[in-house]
Amino acid sequence: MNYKELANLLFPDIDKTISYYEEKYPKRNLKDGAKVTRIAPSPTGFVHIGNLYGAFADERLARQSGGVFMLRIEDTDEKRKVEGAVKAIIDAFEFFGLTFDEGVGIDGETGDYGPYFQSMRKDIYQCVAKYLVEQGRAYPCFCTEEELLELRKKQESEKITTGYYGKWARERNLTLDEIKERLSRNESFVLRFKSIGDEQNTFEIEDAIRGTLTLRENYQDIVLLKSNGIPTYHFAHVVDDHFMRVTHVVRGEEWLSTLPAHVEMFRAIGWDLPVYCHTAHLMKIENGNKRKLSKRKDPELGLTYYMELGYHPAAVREYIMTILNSNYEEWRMANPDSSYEEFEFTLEKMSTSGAMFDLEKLNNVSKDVLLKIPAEDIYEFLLEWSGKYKTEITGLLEKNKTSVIRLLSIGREGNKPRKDLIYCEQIFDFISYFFDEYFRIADRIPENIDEQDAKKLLGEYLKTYDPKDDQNQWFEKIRKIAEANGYAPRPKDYKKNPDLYKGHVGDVSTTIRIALIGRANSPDIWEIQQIMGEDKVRARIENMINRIKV
RNA sequence: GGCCCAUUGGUCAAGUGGUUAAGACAUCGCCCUUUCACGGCGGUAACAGGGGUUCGAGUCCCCUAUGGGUCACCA
Repeated sequence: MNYKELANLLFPDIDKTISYYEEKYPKRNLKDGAKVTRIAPSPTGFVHIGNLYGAFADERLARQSGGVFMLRIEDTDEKRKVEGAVKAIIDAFEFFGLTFDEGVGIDGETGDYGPYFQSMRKDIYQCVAKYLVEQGRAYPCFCTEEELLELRKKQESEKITTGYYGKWARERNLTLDEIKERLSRNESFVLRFKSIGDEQNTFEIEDAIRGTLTLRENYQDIVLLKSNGIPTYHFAHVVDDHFMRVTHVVRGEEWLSTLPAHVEMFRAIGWDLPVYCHTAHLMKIENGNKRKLSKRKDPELGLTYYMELGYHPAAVREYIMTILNSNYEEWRMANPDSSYEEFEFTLEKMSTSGAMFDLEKLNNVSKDVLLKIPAEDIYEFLLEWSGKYKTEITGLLEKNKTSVIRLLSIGREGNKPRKDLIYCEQIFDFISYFFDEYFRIADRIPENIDEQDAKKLLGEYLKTYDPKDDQNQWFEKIRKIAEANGYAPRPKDYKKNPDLYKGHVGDVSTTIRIALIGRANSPDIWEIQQIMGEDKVRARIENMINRIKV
């Protein structure tokens, strides 16, 4: 077989050689140890928390080492393309603080290693494909889908490994004349890799996360170019990551099974391998079983889910860092005020087994993160969020800016600050009592207090209420009212002698709290009252008195 | 089913042949306290199972089990 002739026959228009591209995309001039990473989503527009997890690893690796972090769009599959997806992807990553040094951007591409859309790189792939044909390592395969299906059935019935390989790879042996004839009939074909691997052999490869992997050699004649001339993921990965001079390929563990094929391709072309970093999947629990996060089955795990609930990007980022590197939490405790960028991220500290995504933990992390954000900023974030996802409250928030900020600030100072705020939806619920439109009596008055007493206590409270009282004066008045009505002025007194009292001052203050905010639990009511102002306070107490029909 | 990867409390996990097997979240109890939080103290709770190797195994090897991934002209 004259491979050279075959190559020219198959790719008559490809006149560039690999060395042309080697020169066009030279080794990057970066300092020693600089890592070049990329994320390479397909343009479905859907980004989920697992993508973010991987992207953070890429970003940290690159930025920490003075390298390059880029965005490449893997749009080799027409069926997966969604309108506006690229912008959605970029926006989502940017929301969580991820920006790119190179590659696809909102206003076009940046960088010298493009194009960064795979669909625009056809010539580059075909050039490498042509080279492989010349070397006798790739060949056209005219098999139809039906023929392939038939082959599979036969292999299944014989209980042998399915696929196109070895003696089953019939069209490996096509003569040049046969190929010419088929081409002249305009038969469509794919370009297959001619594997020289042996299923029985194993080889070792270092994975930066998992250590030494023992894998079987590839022996399948995988498809390099589809019949439309566009490469499969496998071939595109090899070509792009080489010419874009990517040093570290961070990707999910689903690629482990095709790694042998990628390795064989790199070797066949004569290129060095990148450092592979196969991350574990994030899992979820379903019916008691762990399961890979799936974008089809778990739309709630899309990034938009968190954006809609109003999780602060810094909180999501902080949580992801804790599952990304096992020593991050420890570092955080030692460096509570440092930026996550000061943490030294390492691949060795990444988990090799799939972590369950833990919403409880996210919430916990979020509380701590929000505590460090000034109330004014949280207000702005809340406003921005409502503008997108809860427009009906935007007006309220704007009208009551000062009050809202004060409400968000209650008890956040000092060395034992409250951690009430988690995410916007929850935050609004937390302060919603303030707005008459959302205020409602949700809890019952304490069981130690009957309705008649409640009415009386509230009446007396209203009489003595003076917004000018400081917190101590205010509470002393409540103590007096409590005592005068048979309630212990201190909870301890009641505990000691429960028979002497109907209840204690806490029961009285809870009654006032319910009248004011409708709930039995809340931050300090004196502070809330100062924010509400005298009129609103009096109105709510009076309303409660009137509600009680005794 | 073949192949590959994984397996320490409910969850995230430290651990690289000798530890009373860390820590965090959750949970429970107590303390603080006008409620709830916050905070403090304490508790319950784990090396999937079985064989080896070794003076000694969570750590190394083998088998089994379980979970996951993958077996496309999808990525």
